[in-house]
Amino acid sequence: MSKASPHRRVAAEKPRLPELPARRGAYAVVLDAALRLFAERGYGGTSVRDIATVAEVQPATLYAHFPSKAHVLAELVRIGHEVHQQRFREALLEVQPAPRLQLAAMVRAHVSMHADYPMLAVVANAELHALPAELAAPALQLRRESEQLLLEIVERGVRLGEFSVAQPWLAVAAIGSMGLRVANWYTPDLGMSADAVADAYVEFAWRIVGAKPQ
Amino acid sequence: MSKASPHRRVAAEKPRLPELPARRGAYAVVLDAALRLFAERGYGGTSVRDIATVAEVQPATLYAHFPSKAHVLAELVRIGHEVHQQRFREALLEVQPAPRLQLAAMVRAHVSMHADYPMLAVVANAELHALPAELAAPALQLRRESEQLLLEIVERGVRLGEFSVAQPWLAVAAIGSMGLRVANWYTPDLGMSADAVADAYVEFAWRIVGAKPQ
DNA sequence: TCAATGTCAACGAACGATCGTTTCAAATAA
DNA sequence: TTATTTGAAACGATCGTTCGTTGACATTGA
Repeated sequence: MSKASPHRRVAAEKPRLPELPARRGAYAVVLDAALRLFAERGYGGTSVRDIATVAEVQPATLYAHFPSKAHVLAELVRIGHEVHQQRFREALLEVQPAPRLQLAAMVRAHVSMHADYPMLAVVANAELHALPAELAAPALQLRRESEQLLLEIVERGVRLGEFSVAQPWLAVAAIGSMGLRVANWYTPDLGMSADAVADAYVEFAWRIVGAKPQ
Repeated sequence: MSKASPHRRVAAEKPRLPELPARRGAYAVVLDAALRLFAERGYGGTSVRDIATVAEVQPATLYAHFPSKAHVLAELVRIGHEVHQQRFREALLEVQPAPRLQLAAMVRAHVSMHADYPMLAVVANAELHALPAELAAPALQLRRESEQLLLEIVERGVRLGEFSVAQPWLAVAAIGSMGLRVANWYTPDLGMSADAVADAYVEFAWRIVGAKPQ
């Protein structure tokens, strides 16, 4: 399949990857091309030849750097989850132990990651199911840990009387969901900074968990 | 590609379609099989032979009822959006003109549709991009109308002093997003009714828009 | 200094398998 | 009968992947 879809799955135009070791040569251009194509057409809708064409490389060259097409996706999924986890870690390390501030830091990290790396986020989220189990396992593990962490923050907030929400796990699901989707529509062209979107979503998250005014 | 992914994109196990005219014979079993497979593996990850195998039919039989594989997806997308629009219409017809109640009715319709027809919702949302433009256009139109309707309700609520939210369109995006994702995790096995989930999400929506206590 | 050698990423071509789709005859329903 | 639906087989195209080779370049020995 080689045709582009006219209704885009990601608003962002350019693939964006964080700085990497080995960000030179065919490895890098293949990863960039795969990121753009997987985000726009999905894993199953993208052929190795499509990737090679966009990367301006021969199909065989891809196999000099990756064992298979699935491993290209696995690498993108790994990078995406690593960036996400890194932002979570930094957010937690720098924040005061008040649930209200912890929740804000996590939501800000979550949302701004999806706005800063929309294609990476879309691929890591929407194409995870295309990976064989053993390649998907690490990402699924990170995902569970992040969700658990957020749940513990909300539950602690309820226990301390700072939050008021009937089913904390449902609130966590809702907060996570609204952040995920940012990757699909955010682009700097909207005239809104990623930080501004994050600010708005922090306020939404506070409201969802019924955070008392500081 | 014929292998099943172990990490599911939809928690629900069985495909579910609303009552249809012509819900008999090969047309129906093909549509059911395609719904299940597109939801689990995506459009690009599903072959016509996969569909025919699950439907216990020959590949050629599919072409006696659909002009192409894309038209099978288009029909599922059409049905999904029709169900969604129908619930929206009913919700609006039966509700009092108070913004608070209008928002509740819309969110309830949105969420319960995604819980009642999770596979249909996932396919209509996640695989829309795989359709050629002319087949996707009607769905995109309905989508824009629904979003616009929700935005008008929130803006009216703000104008009447019943809601308090800085950027109504961001609130609408957040509310829509959290509802969408319900299709990915909801299953009756959770021991929670679709109505109960809808109730919780109505409360979240009220909080997001800063609805004054009735 | 300069040819000979070793290394390795990239290449063009091709593999068998599977893709979406078509043909057409047999079976079935009216 | 006639009209419709199904089945087995096959079409050319494209799939993911592999093959054997090329060419650029660093290292070597004289």
